[in-house]
Amino acid sequence: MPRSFLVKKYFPYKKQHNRERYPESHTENFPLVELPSENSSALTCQPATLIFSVDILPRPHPLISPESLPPSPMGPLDLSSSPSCSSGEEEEDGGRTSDPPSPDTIQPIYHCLHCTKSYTSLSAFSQHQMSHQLPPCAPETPMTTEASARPVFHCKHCPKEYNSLGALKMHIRSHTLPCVCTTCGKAFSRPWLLRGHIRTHTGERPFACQHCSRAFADRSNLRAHMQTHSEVKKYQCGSCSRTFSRMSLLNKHSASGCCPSS
DNA sequence: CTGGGGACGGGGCCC
DNA sequence: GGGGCCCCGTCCCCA
Repeated sequence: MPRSFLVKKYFPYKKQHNRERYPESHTENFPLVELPSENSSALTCQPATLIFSVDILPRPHPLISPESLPPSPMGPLDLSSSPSCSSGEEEEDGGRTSDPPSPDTIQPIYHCLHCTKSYTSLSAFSQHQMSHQLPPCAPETPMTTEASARPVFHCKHCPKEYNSLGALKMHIRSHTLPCVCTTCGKAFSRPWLLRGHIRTHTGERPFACQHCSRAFADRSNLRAHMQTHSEVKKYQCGSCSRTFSRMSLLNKHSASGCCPSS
């Protein structure tokens, strides 16, 4: 089951070929947008019960009592402060990263799921929740109700949701692109992506084919190449049993009408 | 049109 | 929890 392409639906800009994005600031080519203008935080808590103007918060399950969710558990997540992959001189990244709101703009608003009341004070909200007789339930000790009681972390830049903060933070890097190539300025979400990219500048090809003299800068490309040495390719047409080295080739094959029945 | 290469992205897993 | 790596995948280009 593909694991990544689903995401692409949320990133139409990715259709843009990278070479077309190289020339200048990747950031201008990275439409992080459709963000509510009044809130530049990277994340929002889509709240059935709570609304926080902070970067990261778990979206609470309706059954999770808000007192388990501090208004600002870690403060705004400053992703720009995550280990910078750029080697210097990119200190001021021109707002490439999602600028977290200044702390003084953070004001939690507690909305009760069970009625229309809202509170700016956690204690007042907690007090109010008691009136609804909600049992306490911390995110790490989710209630065992049918609906998953796991906290959901919601990315503000896109519709993606994660059940762990780490996964979300990793995902957010794909929006903030903290790893910058000092040669061409292209930005990447992860250091190893940057390293792979740097090989395109250096010409380093550490992944050699055992069957021929070819070498590749990218392991995935080597793997795809290895398919060309195989008599029977990895991807097989369900109708004509023809095999292909790449899924994309099989898809083309299917789209070309080889398999009218399918 | 097809096959292959280049570049890159994302989630999951492991340390 | 964070970083590195792996695997799987896409997109584009070109021969």
